[in-house]
Amino acid sequence: MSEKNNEKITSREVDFAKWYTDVCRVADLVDYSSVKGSMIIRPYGYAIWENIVAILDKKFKETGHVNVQMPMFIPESLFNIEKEHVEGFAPEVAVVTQGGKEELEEKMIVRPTSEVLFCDHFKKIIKSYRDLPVLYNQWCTIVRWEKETRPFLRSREILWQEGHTMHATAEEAKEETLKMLGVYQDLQENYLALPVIVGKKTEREKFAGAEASYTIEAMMWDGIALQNGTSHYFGNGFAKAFGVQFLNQKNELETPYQTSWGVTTRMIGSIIMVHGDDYGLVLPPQIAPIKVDVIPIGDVEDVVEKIEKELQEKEITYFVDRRDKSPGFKFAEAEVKGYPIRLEVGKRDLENGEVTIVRRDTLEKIKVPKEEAVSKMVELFPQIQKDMLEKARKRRDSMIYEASTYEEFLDHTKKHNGFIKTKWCGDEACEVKIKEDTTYKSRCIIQEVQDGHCVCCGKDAKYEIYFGKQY
RNA sequence: CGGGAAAUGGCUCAAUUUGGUAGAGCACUUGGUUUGGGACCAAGGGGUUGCAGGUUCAAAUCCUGUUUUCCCGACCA
Repeated sequence: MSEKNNEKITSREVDFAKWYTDVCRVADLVDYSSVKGSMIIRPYGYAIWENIVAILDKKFKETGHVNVQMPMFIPESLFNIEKEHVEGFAPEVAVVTQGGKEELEEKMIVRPTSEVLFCDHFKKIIKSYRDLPVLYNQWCTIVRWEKETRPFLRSREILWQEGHTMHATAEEAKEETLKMLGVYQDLQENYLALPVIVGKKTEREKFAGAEASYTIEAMMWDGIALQNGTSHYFGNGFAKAFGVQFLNQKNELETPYQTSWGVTTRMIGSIIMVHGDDYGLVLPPQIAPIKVDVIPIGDVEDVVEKIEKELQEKEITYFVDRRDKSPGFKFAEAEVKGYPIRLEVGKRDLENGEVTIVRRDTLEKIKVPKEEAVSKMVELFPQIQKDMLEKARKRRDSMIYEASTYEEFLDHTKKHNGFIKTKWCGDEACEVKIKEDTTYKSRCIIQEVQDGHCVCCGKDAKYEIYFGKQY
């Protein structure tokens, strides 16, 4: 990287947090607004989100869901109906007290999540078992008045998707909860190339008002965990509180069972922090807004036009960088933006009938005959996608440490960041003690176990569990 | 919300200590020469110093408040 460049990226080794914000800014993903924690997602960043939306929305519809748009405001009285939910969100809600010049008779909560709005609506539209299941999703923004904010990772206005469903039986609702968790896992591993750990939140960490919360946990380059998605099973607690009922086939009143699930633009933060390097962003081909950056060097327009035509035919998104800038400048920018492949079309190579393909993930340069450039790239995209996932998985796995005693546990927390895989008795006191001693929080429960001892108190273990620091 | 640092054209910074009305590099515009790892020459445009108030003949500079950003905690997708 040139010293001349005014848009420098701090090295990951020097200051990872600075590196992250540098990449966000230099790659034109976001800009700050004048309101704390309200970020501007710029066209290049938004294009990544649009690709994620396209993939997910298709999957939601394939699994029978329909999109709706609910109001942004929740009357305070409605918000207050479910007690645990209120207590969970009270510290971070934004409230509107005035409309026009008049004080509002009832305060309006700006939705921090829409469970209560959906329940209030479900009460009206669900009458019979024939109305079930209701499988709704909405793409929207929500507001949570966070104290510490960072681009994509934590903002006050959050761009996300929230699914809300109602089912006749608990079994069906539980199945839905896990099914959508599976959709998220598929998205993250097969499209975003993010290896994730999927599990259940502890009682202490679960969503306010839920019976069970499931989570998708990713590990950033620096060993700090990031929760990349959640799916909740509500039982019928909310439905009861809101009086949602339906008549079953025996003409008896029953209360339906509920789920909700969501992912946010935070996943873009994960992509940056898992795949990025000191040169900038590295995007997996599956979600890269521009897959190929074509850089002409010298007068090679005729060859470039042929390649362009072929890219269009194959429906590969591309950008031909015809700007009057030096090749070196364009190479550097291609790296900052993380285009999966850059294609150098230069006079010197063309004397041998060749062009140069450069993989962003490995920076490997591959010379191919110019006629084979596009077919070679078509071949490379799945390979890059696969390699990125594997590389991330190896790094993630190298940061999973096992601990069977508390000494080992403490030792790990002192030596390095990462996940600590261990066993736990299920007692909240142990979870709290660990957090107080180490700042490590429980990330997720992987499975129930019959053997072994709690890493903290030494009693019989009930769960295999991951602990970690989080963003 | 506690503890710390910072805020000067788009970016990085200088001028702040010793108040005197803002300067450089990069970026940008125009013309020309260039083009295989962040090109060169020339000519230009752009800021009243985060915001509000105070002290002073005079404030980027001193004082108070406030907002935003970054770091460390607590809280959280």
